[in-house]
Amino acid sequence: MPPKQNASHTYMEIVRGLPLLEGMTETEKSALLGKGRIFSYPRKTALFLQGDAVDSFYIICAGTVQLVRSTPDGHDVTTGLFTEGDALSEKEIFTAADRHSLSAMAVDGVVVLKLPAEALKQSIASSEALARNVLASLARAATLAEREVEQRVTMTAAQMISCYLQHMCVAHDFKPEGFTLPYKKSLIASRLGMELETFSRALPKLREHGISVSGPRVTFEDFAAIDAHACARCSVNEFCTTYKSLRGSADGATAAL
Amino acid sequence: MPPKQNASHTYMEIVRGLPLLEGMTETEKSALLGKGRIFSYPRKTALFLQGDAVDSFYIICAGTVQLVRSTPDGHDVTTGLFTEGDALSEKEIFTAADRHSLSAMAVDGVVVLKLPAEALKQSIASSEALARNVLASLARAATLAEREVEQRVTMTAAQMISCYLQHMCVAHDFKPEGFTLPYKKSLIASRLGMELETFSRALPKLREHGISVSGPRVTFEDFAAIDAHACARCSVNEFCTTYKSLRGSADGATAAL
DNA sequence: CGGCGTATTGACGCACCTCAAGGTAAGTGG
DNA sequence: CCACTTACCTTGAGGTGCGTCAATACGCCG
Repeated sequence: MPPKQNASHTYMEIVRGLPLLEGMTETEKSALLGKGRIFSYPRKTALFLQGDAVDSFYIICAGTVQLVRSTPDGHDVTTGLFTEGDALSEKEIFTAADRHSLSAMAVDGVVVLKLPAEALKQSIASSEALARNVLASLARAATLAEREVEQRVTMTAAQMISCYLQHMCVAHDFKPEGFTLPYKKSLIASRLGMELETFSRALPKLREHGISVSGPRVTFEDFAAIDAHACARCSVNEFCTTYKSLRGSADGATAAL
Repeated sequence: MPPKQNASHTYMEIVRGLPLLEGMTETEKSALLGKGRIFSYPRKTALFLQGDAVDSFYIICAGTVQLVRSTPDGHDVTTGLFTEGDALSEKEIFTAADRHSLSAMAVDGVVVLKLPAEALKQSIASSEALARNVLASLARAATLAEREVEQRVTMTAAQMISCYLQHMCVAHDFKPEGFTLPYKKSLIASRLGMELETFSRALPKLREHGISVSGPRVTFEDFAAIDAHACARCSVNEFCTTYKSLRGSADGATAAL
C-alpha cells in the first residue's frame, strides 16, 4: 500500500522549527528539507518493515509511530513510541546498517517528512550545527536506552508504570492534576515490555503510591508518595525536577481534595 | 587515590591506530591526542564516580573498565564492560550532561588516554572524519542498548548467557573450540543483569543447547543447537555470520568428539 | 593449617507470564 | 431501538523463572 502524498506546507513549517535543526541557517535548512517530501500513513500501515532497505530519514509531523520487533515465536516487542517532532531511523543510517531490524507502524494517522538518507549525511558534512544536534540526539537515545535496561532490572512493574506516566506527563505537557492516556493501555504495556494483564493489575497498586488511574484517566495525587515509590530509583525523571516548584501548590491541592 | 601517570609511548601508538580515529590526518590526530595524557588505574579504583563532573573523554589502552550504577537500595548494576580500544563517556559529553550518572571502575589494572572533553568537541568540529566516526560509534551504542532491552524482555537467562558467550567469542577473537572466560563469573552475571546464582544454575542447562562450560572453560560444541536456542532470537549475533563458514568444519569436529 | 574470595547447590517466595473467563463500550445491521 | 459483533480491558487461577537467604565446596595465599 503506497503512502498518500500530501501537499501541505504547514508541516514544513513545523519541521523548520524543530530543535534538531536548531542553529542551521535558513539556506541550510532549505537545502536539506527541499530534498524531502511529506507522506501520510493511515492507521496500522507500515512506514517500513523489518528487512527493508535503510534509505530514508523520517521526521514525524503528526501522529504516533510504534517501533516493533517481531520475534520468531510470534511475540511483539515495542521498542519505542514516537510522536510529532521525533526523528526515525537516525541510528540505522549512521550505523551503516543496510536493512531495518525493526518495523515502524503507524499507530494512528501519521504524517512524516521523508528525506533520503544521503541528503542527511551530506547536510551533516556541511552544517556543523546539524552535526552537533544529531550527535546530541544519538547520545541522548543511547543514554535513554541504557537507563531502560537498568530499570527493567531494578524496578517492579508498578514502578516502571509510575516512571512512564511521569515521563509522559512531562513530555506531552499534561497537567499532573489529571490527564487522559494518549495511547491504548495495551500499547503502553507493550512499550514497557510487560503483558497487558500485568499492566492492568499494577494500576490499582499505584493508588497506594500517589497515582490514581481509573479508565484512561490519570491523576497524580501525592507527590511525596510518588517520589518515594519511583523517583528515587528512576534516574531519568524530569518529572521530579520539572514539578519541584509545583509541588508546594500541588500538596496544597491534595490537602484540599 | 590519585591515578599514577605513565610516560609510556607505545600506548599512544595503539590509540593512533583505533577505528575511532580512522580517516583523520596525522596532524589532526596529533592535535587531538597531544592534549591528552596517559593515566593508569590499579584494580578496584575509580576512573570517575557517579556525581563527578563530566570533563574528560577516555580511550582505554589496556585492562577492563566496568560501568556501574549503585541504586539507593544498595544494588549494583553493571551497565557495560569496556576493554582495550573502547571509548568512555562519549555519551555524557554529547548529551551535555554535566555530571556522571554512573561510576567507572577498573576491573583490573587499567591504562587510559584521558582527553579534555573540550578537546574532543573541538576536533569534531574541525575533522569531518572524526565526526563521522563518533556518530557511528554513538549510533552503534544506541542500537546495542536497545537490543539489550529487547533481550531482557524476550529471552531467558540461559539464552542471554548463550548470546553473550557468542558475542564475547567474536569480540575477543577467541577460538569457538574452547576458550577461557576473561572475567570472573560474578562480573559477567552482573553485566547480564542477573544474580550470580542464576548465572551459575543456567550454565549446566547450556550443555543441552550446544555450549559446555566447566569452570572458566567454555566450548561451543553444537552449532546447530546453539542456533536453535539463542541465535534465532538474538538479532545482534555476529557469531552466526562470523562462523557460518566455520560451521561445516565445526560440525565435523563435533561428530569427531 | 586457617582465612578469604569465589563459585555451586538447595529451599523458598514473589513477580510476572499464560490461559481462560467475564465485562465494558463502541460500532453495525436489521 | 435493540440484538449482535468487535475491540479493549479486567479479573481469576495456576505455572515458572528468577531473586533471596543460607549452607557448602573450591582455590589461593599468608
